[in-house]
Amino acid sequence: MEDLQLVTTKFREIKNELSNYFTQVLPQYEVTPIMMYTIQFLRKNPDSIAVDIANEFGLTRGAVTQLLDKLEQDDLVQRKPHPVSRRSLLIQVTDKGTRLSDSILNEYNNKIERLLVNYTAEELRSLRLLLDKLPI
Amino acid sequence: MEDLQLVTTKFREIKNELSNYFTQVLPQYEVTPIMMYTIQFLRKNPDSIAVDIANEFGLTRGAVTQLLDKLEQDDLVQRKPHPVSRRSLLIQVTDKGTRLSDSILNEYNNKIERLLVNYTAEELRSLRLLLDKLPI
DNA sequence: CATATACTGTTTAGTTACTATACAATATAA
DNA sequence: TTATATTGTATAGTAACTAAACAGTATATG
Repeated sequence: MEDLQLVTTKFREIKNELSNYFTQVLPQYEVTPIMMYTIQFLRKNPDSIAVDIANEFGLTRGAVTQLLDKLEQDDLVQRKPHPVSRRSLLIQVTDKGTRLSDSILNEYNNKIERLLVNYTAEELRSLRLLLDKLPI
Repeated sequence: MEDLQLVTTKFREIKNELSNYFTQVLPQYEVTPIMMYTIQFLRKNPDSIAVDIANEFGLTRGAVTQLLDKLEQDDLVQRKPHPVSRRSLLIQVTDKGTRLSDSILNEYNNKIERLLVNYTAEELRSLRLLLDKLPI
């Protein structure tokens, strides 16, 4: 089989393996994928309002209201009045939310790193340089 | 940052990109992720019974009953009497199910291959050889 | 062999995470 | 000023799941 197809297949296998890791890690922290993605999005985009979350994940505003209810109940985010618009809410990640997403990302990364234990430093460098060419 | 961390991050990015592709492709074919995974599993494991699907995906037997109801209603799989055990059901993928999962995999692969269009033949070969060292 | 135990699949009631819709409050455009 | 759009919420309904109970069948054990 040609290399293009083999790399494509290997990418699918990486995706599947990492999806499994992700779904293994999250329940230990009593958090759902969408909750984790939301916290990550809010950390990257700190001035977001609820409708930004809806747009990012293709959810209705109603679904986001309920998602934020759950996140706020678990003290992972807080709704704050928006400094400019009184109809918007500024959504902020709490310290607990920050610590939680750090822990999860850390454990997730550790799992991924176990895939790479048998690579030499030189192989890792080559792999890094090649993967840097990806348009993502 | 060291190469190990950079490769780990890139693997996460690949997983996220491919997860997005996957969730983009499926709705066009009116099929859910678990339906697609089940068909793929049954094609790899042709003599499976319902409880095998439950074990593979961590579902209850009741959930599998309903999943198979849906798959059978869409003519993607068929429940057949088991040749040996009268309490089991042999689950077979139909021709329609086979064609559907081929189409989806094909479109999914095409999306992944677009990530690789800028690689030279030589780079693809190097990447393939490096990825072959992964324990997956 | 007989019967207790385990396995397989289904049904049903309840849960969770979503949508669609309607609504209220606020902001923007005409 | 007033019509229109935006933002968030509430509510009813849906899809995909679990837990539990059940029926039928297979297996283990005395």
